[in-house]
Amino acid sequence: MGDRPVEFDDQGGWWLARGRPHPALRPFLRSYDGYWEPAVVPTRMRTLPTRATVVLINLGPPLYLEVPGDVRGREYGSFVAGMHDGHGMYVSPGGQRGIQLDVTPLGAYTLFGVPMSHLTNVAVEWSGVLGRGADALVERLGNTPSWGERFDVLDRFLLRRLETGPVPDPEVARAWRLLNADFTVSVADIAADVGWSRRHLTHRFREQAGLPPKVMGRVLRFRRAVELLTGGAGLADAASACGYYDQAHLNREFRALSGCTPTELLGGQLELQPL
DNA sequence: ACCTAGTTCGATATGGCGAC
DNA sequence: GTCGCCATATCGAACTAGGT
Repeated sequence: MGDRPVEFDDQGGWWLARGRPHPALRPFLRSYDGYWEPAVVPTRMRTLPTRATVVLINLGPPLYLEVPGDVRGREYGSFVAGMHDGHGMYVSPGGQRGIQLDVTPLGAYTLFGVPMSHLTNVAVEWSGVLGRGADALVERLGNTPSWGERFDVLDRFLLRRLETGPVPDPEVARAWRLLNADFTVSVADIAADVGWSRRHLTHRFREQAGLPPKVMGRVLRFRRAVELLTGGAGLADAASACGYYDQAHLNREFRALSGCTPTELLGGQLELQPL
């Protein structure tokens, strides 16, 4: 107990404590990302669509969040942010401390036991998704002295959810794999592959993954483009590598999904990267 | 002349809805 | 679980603007 390896990393103003989840959880959750901010520095960051459902178990002060489905925003403690196809804003008073989980959409469907379409473009208080046990868990995590032990507590909690949660349809799971392998594949081709009608596939995929397949493909492609551009690629190169027709097309997608042009996005520290 | 950044526009693929 | 209807989103194509 508590002797699991935890890797500490200075992120410049933030500290990160990273641990590996139980092997049974790893297909859905690559790491536990504990974080704390030694100084109280107010932060305001743009949030972008991601490949994952983000869970923030907040052990510090509440923070303010605007999401695509609620642009006025409100204050949150610990929350689950579902799949998004738009941008939002994260505003923190500083002094943050907590654990972030980036869960694959189908993993979130199983672990949280709710239709992912209910979380699309919104954030929901952690207890609103998991019930009263969730508050007790946050309190317990807050009282646990070490990061390794906190991750142990999370392992036990999530493994129980994994045993009892709904399992995604194999057709939906296959559609998710196909989209990740080639995010430009047409919905008609995915439907033919899994043996469902286009409408039925879209309906079930949206219910279990949170976004319709085409929109999910757009988000996956956008994230890939962000990766390439962050790595120093030019706009034209990133566009062609990601299957955008041209740089103009990439530019339009950036405006639609992030609310700003690629150069604005990369020029400023606008993005809230998954930790 | 060439490159990068960004806009506009029309054909058609896609998604929401509801009947079956 | 499928299909028809149809508004809308998507994306291919052709642009403009500005910098070197």
